[in-house]
Amino acid sequence: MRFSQYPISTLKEVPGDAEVVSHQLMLRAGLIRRLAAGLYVWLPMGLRTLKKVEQIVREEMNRAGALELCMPTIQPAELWIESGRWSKYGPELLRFKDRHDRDFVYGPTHEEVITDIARRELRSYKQLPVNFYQIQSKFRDEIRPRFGVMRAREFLMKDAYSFHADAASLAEGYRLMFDAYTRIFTRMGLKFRAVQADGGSIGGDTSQEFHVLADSGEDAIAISDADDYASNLETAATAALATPRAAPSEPVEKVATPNARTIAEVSALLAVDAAQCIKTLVVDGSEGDVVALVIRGDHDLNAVKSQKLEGVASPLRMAGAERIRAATGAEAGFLGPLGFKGKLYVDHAAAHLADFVCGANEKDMHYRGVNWRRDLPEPQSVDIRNVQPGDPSPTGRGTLQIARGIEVGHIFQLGQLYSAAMNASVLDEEGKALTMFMGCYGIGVTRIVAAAIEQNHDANGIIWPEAIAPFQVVLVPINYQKSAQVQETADALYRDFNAAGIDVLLDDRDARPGVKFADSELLGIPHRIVIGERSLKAGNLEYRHRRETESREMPAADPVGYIRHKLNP
RNA sequence: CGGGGUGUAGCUCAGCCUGGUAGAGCACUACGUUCGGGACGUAGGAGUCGCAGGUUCAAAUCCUGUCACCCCGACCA
Repeated sequence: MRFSQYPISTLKEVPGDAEVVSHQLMLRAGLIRRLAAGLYVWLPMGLRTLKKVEQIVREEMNRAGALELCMPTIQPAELWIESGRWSKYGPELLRFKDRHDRDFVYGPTHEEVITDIARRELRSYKQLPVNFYQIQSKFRDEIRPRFGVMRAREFLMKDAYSFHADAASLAEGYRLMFDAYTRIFTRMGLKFRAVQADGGSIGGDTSQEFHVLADSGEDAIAISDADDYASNLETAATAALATPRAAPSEPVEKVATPNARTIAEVSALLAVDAAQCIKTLVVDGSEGDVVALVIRGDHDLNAVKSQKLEGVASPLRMAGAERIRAATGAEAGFLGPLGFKGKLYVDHAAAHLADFVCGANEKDMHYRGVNWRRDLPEPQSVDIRNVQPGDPSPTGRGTLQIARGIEVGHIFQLGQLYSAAMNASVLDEEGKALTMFMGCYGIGVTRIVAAAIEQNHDANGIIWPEAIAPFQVVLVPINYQKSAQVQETADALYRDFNAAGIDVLLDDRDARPGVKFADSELLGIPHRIVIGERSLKAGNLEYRHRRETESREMPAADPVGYIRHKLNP
């Protein structure tokens, strides 16, 4: 492409609504423009990268034996009613009626449609296993879309669905997808990690997320420093402590703690460590009652784990002040397990404490020197807290560190969740109906573009990984309009690169060199060749990789060969 | 949905408190000078001041309503 024919200009200033660096750079470089909250136009420069990402995904899915198809973005409500998700899926599901007053949804995912196709087209176990995928727009009416295309409402997703005759085949299909995903993100040049995950609203048992590692990531990931254990913080398990609990050494004592409500205030007032205090969180129960969740003062409650507990409302909700008062007679800040009448869950670490401090269920009062078994029934402890850096790995090897990541892929073994609900079966060897096993596998194609920028940028702009750069090479002629020699050389190079099948951008604009340099860096094109009379006189061109800070001379003899060698070292 | 904030030129923002001819920088157009790291000068085009109502002789400015957007939280792949 000739830059002079590309009408979209770059921005020096950062648009005010862009918070994260990928969003800022995508706007400044002219990759995207916002149409409405969570809705983005992909401009030609951005679309080039998006298409490259899409193509890598497509190639690796095909290599893994998956079959591409295309389903409508609009889906009839009947399928969602049949699967049960019409009522389960919240307002995130965009619903609307057509002119005949029939209900439809804009698909946030396609399990229902693909299951419908599968039950109609697949009749025999001999047709299994099979994996269908598509790369297509999804719509999820996010409460708060943000960070540009990172969390948009309409976005491009690769979604694949596999069908199997048994659980073993599903596990094998899942493994194939795991390998394909690993190849996809490796080819894209991204630093990533596969982590254990929660099934969320899609459901299913076994599930892993692929995260691009970036400090700005929305998700926290617990990673073991000794083996390959990695998990989303939502599901990262804490190990029960092996050492025996210390014996009680203090008597229970009720102490006045006026206005000390937080752990920080209480521990400061009583001069005890936060880790020696207990935090009692009262949440809504599933029966209209309340449940107390007890964790150590220096720990954080994990909502995903907690809401799976028997008797706890899901999604997790903190109980209101009135219900707390009705259940405990006190207010938040002074709650404790001692004297609490309702259902009680105690985290492993809290259950391991001796002589601890807790609220007295009475305003401005706490207990100290409290001990399980002696003052309270021995609790059956559960895992309801977030992992913290330094915690032992649940595998028993190494300790956990917390990293941040951007979720770009998620694979699930669904089992028979949808196929049973929608009666998707084939005939087995004995001619009996066999409910198929399903897996589903998603990749956020648009999100990958933003994630790649989050991970690869500097003060001057984007630094595209080779495989997904909009152009591989940018030619920057100095005085293109004035110097015949420069123009001839640049035009010849442009022809040669195009003929060689290398994506090349010729910056033939009548602009000052500084403008062209700045734009080439903002756009993040990996390889830059500067053509100027100064070095041409010596028979040279100038080469600089986007990651380098200094240019170097390159011989003018075979520039295509020179670059090709860099592309495929 | 709770809390906070912002809507003035394509972009970034000033002006609002204290009502009286709508501004700057960037971008854009023309001409000239410049030309290896986001040039300079001169001239110019571009805004129903988010929208509606009210107060007033007079509203970007004060009041009411409304819409949109952003941030934090909860929620979510």
